[in-house]
Amino acid sequence: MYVSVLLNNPLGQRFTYSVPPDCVAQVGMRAVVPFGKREVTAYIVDVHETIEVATYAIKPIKRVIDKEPLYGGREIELAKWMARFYLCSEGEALGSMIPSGRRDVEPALLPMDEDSVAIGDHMLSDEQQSTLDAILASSQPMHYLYGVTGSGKSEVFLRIAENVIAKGLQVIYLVPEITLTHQLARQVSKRFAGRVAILHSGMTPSQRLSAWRKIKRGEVQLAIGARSAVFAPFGQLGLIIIDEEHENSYKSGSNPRYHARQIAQKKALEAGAVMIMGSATPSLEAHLMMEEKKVVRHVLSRRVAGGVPPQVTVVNMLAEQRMLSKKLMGEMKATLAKGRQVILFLNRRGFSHYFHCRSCGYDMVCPHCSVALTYHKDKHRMVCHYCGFSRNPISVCPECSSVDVGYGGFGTEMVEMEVGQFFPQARIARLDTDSAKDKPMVATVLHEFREGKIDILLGTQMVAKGLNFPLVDLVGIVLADSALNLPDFRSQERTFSLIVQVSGRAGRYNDAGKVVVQTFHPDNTAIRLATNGNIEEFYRQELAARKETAFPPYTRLVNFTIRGRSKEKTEVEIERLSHMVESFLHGLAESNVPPKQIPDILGSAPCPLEKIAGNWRHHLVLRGFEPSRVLQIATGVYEQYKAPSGMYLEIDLDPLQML
DNA sequence: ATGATGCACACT
DNA sequence: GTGTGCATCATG
Repeated sequence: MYVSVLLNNPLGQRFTYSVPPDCVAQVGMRAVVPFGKREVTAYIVDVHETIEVATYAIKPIKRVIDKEPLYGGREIELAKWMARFYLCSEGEALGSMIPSGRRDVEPALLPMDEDSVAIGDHMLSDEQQSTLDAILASSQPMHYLYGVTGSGKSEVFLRIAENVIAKGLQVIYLVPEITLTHQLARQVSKRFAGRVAILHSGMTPSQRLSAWRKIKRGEVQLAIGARSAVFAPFGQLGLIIIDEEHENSYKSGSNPRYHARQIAQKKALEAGAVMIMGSATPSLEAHLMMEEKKVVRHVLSRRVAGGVPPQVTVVNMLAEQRMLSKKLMGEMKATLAKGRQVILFLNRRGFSHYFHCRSCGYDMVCPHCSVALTYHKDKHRMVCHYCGFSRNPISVCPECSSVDVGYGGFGTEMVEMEVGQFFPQARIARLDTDSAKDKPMVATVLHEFREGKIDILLGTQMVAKGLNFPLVDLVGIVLADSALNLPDFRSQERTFSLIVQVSGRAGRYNDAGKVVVQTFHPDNTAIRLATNGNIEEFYRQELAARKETAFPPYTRLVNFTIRGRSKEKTEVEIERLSHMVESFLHGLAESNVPPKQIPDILGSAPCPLEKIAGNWRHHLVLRGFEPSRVLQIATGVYEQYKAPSGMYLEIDLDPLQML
């Protein structure tokens, strides 16, 4: 008996092993195999009685890990497709789908909050009902619930899920990668008691494995989880839901840099399943698909709980002395006086975010990264947010010994201090990745905030998404500009969706919701349209701009990054890569491909973050109107380019970030 | 990816 | 003579 296996390494090759007589090996099981001098996990993808005459020695499997198959032909085929589409090996693709756990471990039961708002049995609004009817009656495979925060998208998702499950089919429910996914997961588990598997990033590999097995065995009908839950190996898939479709966490940040939306589309098509996405701020990609009628749009325009949209005020910070404007302070005071709660949002951790010498212009940057160090007051250290390097703060310039130096910019820690000074009697909590390392602490803070034991919640991204707190009347965006200055064609889109999403946290259950947006760019279009609630106009303008400048979703990009210890060699390699791409492009031109179809090199330059954790980085961005041509070039590079030792090429198809 | 091998060069 | 960086090769 012999098996062909895939290994989670970049070799695009299958390997053959023999199976000892007492050993049961089937397709879909993992095995431990000797590979060179090491033992590695192998994915069995084929079993056969005989082999061709081998030119190499065949080693036996050490042992089989699983008693029953974890994956099947469908997953192997998907891995094949991913390998071609995302430019990786089939083994790497399969490796990204399957949990790495070894033993079955039951996931800890989610603590059941009694106070969580049940999405149970209330009546559907007219809007929800007609949307539900329309989707159930439709023969179209792709739908979008395009609706304001609080318009009851989840309830519609769940009704459709119930319907699909009643037909004997299965459901994948994708949610963004955030700590707060629990809230929804808990509600879904309650509603579909005993029929749900949760695949959450907070679970251990063994817990994920046991959830995965339940799915594979057909013991559950619904899988809910973040990005990788899209791979849930159901046999009779009927529906894939993508909640908050615009979220960047649906795109993998490492090796197979897949997008869950693309995988979902592929899987739904293959299974004949329906796909439903939802957001108040769709990605421009999704918005265009709606315009082109590839996706059916269902608008939910009203809040289920009634009430009006929050009242939004924009404050021009140029005219302000402090980091909290007079307007925001006044609203905070009024809100607290009513016994209601405040959320303050700032997308920047730490106390201050740079150290600058006014005599010689010295800036304190990380020795391993091209990033300024951030001062953290509670640790009393200067910290690099990219590699974690830290050092003691200083008060004298290390270059010219001048004492005319200063710390500039502000982060959540400084806002916390300032708020504490102005509202000494208020109970304040801060939530960011610094405080989030302590998971029980986060749960406690969120619980206490919900109970009204905290008055002001201050935080980064973490407080922006998916949270529903009934007592919150005021949301303050301390600085809306954080994304605007980044060299990225998506900066407007990010700024826009952030403001709309964060604003949605205010007054979800009453009419008193207020939002204060602080900015140095009150005239910026994204900020203006987000604060006016002029959602459609933003999409109209931004899509026109993308078309005009030939950026996605009208074109497709590939980002090639070369990384290595030596600055000079990285430059040499990007040059070599550049020549290779150019010769491919010439090849297309010579074989009479129409010029419109030939991709172009957008630029080959140091990455905006030129050095991270000691690695120098250069990138080349390829762009084209014809997706197949862009993929053709990328495939050519993937197959032909060989990086010298110690240097690495990363290929990112449809990149979301190019830093 | 990762580890082994062989070769050029530098330095006790 | 031994060590260090690197290019090259093999992995079943």
